[in-house]
Amino acid sequence: MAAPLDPQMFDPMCPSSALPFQIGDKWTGMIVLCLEGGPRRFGELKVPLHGITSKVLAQTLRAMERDGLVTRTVYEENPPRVEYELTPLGRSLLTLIAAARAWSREHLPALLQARRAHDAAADPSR
Amino acid sequence: MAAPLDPQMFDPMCPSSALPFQIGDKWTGMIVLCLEGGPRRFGELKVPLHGITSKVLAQTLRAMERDGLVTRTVYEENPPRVEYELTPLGRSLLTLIAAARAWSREHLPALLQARRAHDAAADPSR
DNA sequence: CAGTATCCGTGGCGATACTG
DNA sequence: CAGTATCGCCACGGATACTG
Repeated sequence: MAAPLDPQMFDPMCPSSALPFQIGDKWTGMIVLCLEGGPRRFGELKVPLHGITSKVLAQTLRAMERDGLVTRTVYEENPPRVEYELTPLGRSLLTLIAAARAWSREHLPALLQARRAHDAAADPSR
Repeated sequence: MAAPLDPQMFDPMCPSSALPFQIGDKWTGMIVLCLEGGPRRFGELKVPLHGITSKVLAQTLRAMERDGLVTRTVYEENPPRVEYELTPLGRSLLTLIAAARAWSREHLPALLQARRAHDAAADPSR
């Protein structure tokens, strides 16, 4: 589980923002996926979550900790090291996320096509 | 499918707002459930969606129509009658919603308890 | 009955700067 | 490295009033 996270694990071209559902806050679902393979450090999480700011990542992790989805472990070293790990409860979300991804694979293209068709009918100029 | 919708089908005491996931916008998931049993009229939908305003309901239904989740049928009568019905695509969300509800039944109590415990540890006074 | 029009409060999220 | 502190935008959605 020491393999580094793939910086491209969340393809910027993936229209996931069009999904008709969301896990927790904007980043929660992606964080859960990042932690699937084992504990990860704060800075390690920032890599695939391209563009997330420290503030928002910390904020999201605090909320997840509060809800018992992750544990936060501080190692008294220098420089400091902090690791986040999924709890069994957080891990239980993985099945739900898998279901959501399965739905997307199967139905999201149809949704996007319906949207384009609708928009084209409303404004044929573009 | 002519049976009226149960005004209490969404229990105000149900902590569904604490769910770590959401289907579409705030009301989308509930609307899908309301339409599960067949077509419903605009005013009919407002009953179980206690407190939703006409504006927001119309807005949400427009977005769902755009994404191909529901169809909108106007009957040229007086007074006007408009019916909304799930498309096969919209109906495909039902399995996902069922999965979300199953997760909630099984894990939401643990999440809420973790939250209470965390809050109590942070501020023992309350 | 089935909406539309207008106004507006709140919160989620990002940008930037700073720190033990 | 792993955050916190501030500032601010703006989209979501609620309140109210009006209409074919």
